[in-house]
Amino acid sequence: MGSHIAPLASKLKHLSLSTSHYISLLESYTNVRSLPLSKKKNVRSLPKIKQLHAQIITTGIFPLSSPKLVTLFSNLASSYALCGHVAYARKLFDELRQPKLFLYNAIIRMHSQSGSPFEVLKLFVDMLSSGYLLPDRFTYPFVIKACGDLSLLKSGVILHGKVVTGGFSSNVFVLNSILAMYMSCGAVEMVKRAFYVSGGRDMVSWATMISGFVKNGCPNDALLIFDEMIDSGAQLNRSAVLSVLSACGDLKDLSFGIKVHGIVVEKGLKDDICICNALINMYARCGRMDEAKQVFNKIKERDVVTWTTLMQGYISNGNAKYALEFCWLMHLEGVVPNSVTVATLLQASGSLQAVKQGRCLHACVVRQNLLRDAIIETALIDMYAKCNHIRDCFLVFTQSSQKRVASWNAMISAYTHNGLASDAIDCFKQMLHEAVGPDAITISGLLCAYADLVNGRQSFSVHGCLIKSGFLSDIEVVRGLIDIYSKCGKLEYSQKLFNEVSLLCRDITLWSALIGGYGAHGHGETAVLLFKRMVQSGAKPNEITFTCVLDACSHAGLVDEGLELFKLMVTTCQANPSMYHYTCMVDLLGRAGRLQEAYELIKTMPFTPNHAVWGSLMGACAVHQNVELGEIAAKILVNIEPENTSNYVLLANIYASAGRWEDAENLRLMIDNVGSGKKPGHSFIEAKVT
DNA sequence: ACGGAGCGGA
Repeated sequence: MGSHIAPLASKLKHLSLSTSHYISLLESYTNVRSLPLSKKKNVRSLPKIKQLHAQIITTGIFPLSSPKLVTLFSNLASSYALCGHVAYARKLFDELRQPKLFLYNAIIRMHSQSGSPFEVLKLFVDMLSSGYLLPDRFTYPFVIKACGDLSLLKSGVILHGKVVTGGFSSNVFVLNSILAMYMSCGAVEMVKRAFYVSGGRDMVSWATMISGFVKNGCPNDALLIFDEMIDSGAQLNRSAVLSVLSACGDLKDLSFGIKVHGIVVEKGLKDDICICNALINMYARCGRMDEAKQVFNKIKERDVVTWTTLMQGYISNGNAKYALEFCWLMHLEGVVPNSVTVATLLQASGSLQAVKQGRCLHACVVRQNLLRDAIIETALIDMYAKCNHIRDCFLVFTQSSQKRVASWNAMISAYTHNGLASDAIDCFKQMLHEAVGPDAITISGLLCAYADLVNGRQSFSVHGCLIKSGFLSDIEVVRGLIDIYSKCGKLEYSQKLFNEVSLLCRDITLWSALIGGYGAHGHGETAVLLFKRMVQSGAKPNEITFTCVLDACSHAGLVDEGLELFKLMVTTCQANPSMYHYTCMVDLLGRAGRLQEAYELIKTMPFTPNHAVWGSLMGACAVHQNVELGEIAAKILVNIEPENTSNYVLLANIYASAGRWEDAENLRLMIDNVGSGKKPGHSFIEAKVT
């Protein structure tokens, strides 16, 4: 027996009580109720059980001769199991020849709670093959959960069948474990069937469904079933609310979020700090920092999560400066930052390129000895990378005691971010050399580096490695590879990879990578065709997709297609065209010589056009010799960027090509006044000669 | 005698 028992046992021996006394004492314990166990496995009960165990040993009444003693040891084992004392429970259990069902269940539950799903399944198989026991409604939930933990969908389905034939499917505990198992295996369709077939559901069933949908990337289903839950009059459940709010954030569905907020207030859950934090997060992800701040202000006792969530919200909404200011307010309120907070602040420093601030935080990290924390280390590397201090990235990386996958990943993307693609690749090779196994994030980081290199031959060898390693099952990795092939112009390979991805997984970014590839290599028609097919398939194009396809139209001179798509973007898709989209359109119209249309489009822009938009128009004016619009564009451009001499040159070209030599000559003088003027003079002369 | 599910911030 263990070290706890030995001294205790020797003490007891000195008490010199008779064996018969012990036996009578122990017999009273063959009724499990009289065992000193506590249901809430608190520490108090464990010493008592150990003490009793020691007493039993000192009596020397081995081996297990009488049925009463068998019961006694079974009770003892289940008490250990209930306290979560795996070693003793298992030892006693293994010594018993034919454990009763209740002991099996207790041991299975213990392994389930201690996170050993494999052990659970092994015991279940033992139990079945022993032939004298049949699992009951208490056995199934743990075994089914184990299948979920191990993603053993096939076994899960078999167990589901056994549950049905055994007549346990009406038990809500068993049902809920089946729902959770299917969710863990990602079998969304099967879980829907199981849920709608079942009769007796409870709050847990609803919550399991909602959170499962969110985890499986089906936030839409989560919202639908939340509505259903409300309609069915089921009692509102805290975790259902938390999950549905995260679904609203995923979808940026503000109106649903507001509805849930209303329900929260109505049901009196608005003082729950967790729900408030989730509300702040939801509003922040929907881009509504004002509303997020309102929820924040109403909270009486804000915790560290509240503050961190708010900071995170400001960062993701492009206001990283606020995040840093809130740090001081948090400090004043006496809330102590944790490592997540510090990582968030580092992120803010990085996006502001505030390397001084970042160094201060780095110093705090060192003082508080937080460097061992994985998220802190990667956040530091990330921060220095964004500030273009690659040397500091490397220092943090080398000084960290344990080089984890995440650290390597951060280092690889740090190199790529700083335009050092081949260093990123060397870093990856070093990682393999040090026997650190890459994960999907490593690979997609690596693929970004290869995409920068634009090297066709290397792409093939990378592709080969990925096939061998099995990483191609990860959608991110496939996306990276499609991106590489698209950039290299090996479009048939992009297409082939794309075709192999199942319809369900073809998300918008995947389409964008493919469409962008065709567009960039002069296959405008194909890009537009693919875009249409994408819309038909039900994928919702975003700003990036439109950028790709408009770019493609612009390169291939597909004016009408471009206009049509632009209209689609504003009307059907309700996307807000960005500066770049307008630049594309002006470029497109301009190239085709439809200068007046381009000018009209600029006038309708909802924000002030920048140099790129006007520059695009002016370039087109030069090509098509339109002096009138060229002058308009030039005037504005000169205001926006007076020091850029190429604008004057371009205008001079326009004048010269229209035969207005005097104006051209005047401009030449102006260019000389502006400054450097080496190139401008040259092209001016060129324009005049021809 | 014994039991299920879910839970905010990186």
